[in-house]
Amino acid sequence: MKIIEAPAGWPADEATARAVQDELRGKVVLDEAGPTPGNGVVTGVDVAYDDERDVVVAAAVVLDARSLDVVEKTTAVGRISFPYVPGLLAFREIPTVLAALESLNTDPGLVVCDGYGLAHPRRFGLASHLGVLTGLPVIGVAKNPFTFTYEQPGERRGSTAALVADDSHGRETVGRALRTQDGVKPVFVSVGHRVTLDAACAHTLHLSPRYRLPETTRHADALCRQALKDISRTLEDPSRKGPRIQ
DNA sequence: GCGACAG
DNA sequence: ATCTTGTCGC
Repeated sequence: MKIIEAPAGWPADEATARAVQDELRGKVVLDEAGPTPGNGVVTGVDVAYDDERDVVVAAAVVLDARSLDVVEKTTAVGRISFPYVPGLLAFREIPTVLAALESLNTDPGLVVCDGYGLAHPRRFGLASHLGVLTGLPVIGVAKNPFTFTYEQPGERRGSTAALVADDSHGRETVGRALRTQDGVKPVFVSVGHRVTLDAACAHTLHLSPRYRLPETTRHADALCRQALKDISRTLEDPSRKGPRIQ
């Protein structure tokens, strides 16, 4: 089992990481509509951590965009490459997420990740960072609010409300709170790279026919969590081979 | 200085 | 993110 390490030159402190974001922000492409919802494939990525063993597991799950059936899934194991700092999440998980995406045999199509893209203090969250590094269209679907204000969207599925940032970059709409099911807490959608906000919301809704979270993140979440359990067990007892039940 | 803050 | 039992509801 190969363990992904942070590449040479990976930021080691917060100031350097922020400088990297300021540098790469200019490479984000915002004038492309992106893939059409319901066509081709869409890939969900997510990670699970074992801080005790300094390990992060990333999962990438490719779904048929029409049927939402799983087409392919992969995982990658890495060393945690940065501490958790709000606004610098990408530096913690990107090396391992990239490894998982690169090990796919299928073209990922649109990538859906947990967290934010433009809705970020420097307008360069995980979804944008992943997009710039891979060149793929990426959107961010977060479960919790971050640094912006918003009104509560209507109670029905499909209702939205603007996420408004008011900071050093000015006052602007950076995403949308989107109700994916009647009466449930909204998810927070933002553009990552090469996708429009309208398209990002349309994809999110299409990917959430039954539950609050998109099927992409549900699959990716379940996969990386299971993989982390298996790997953590192996690391603590190398004599044991395959995964054990429970 | 204080509070808030994706995963 | 992760730690964790029961519990309310369809």
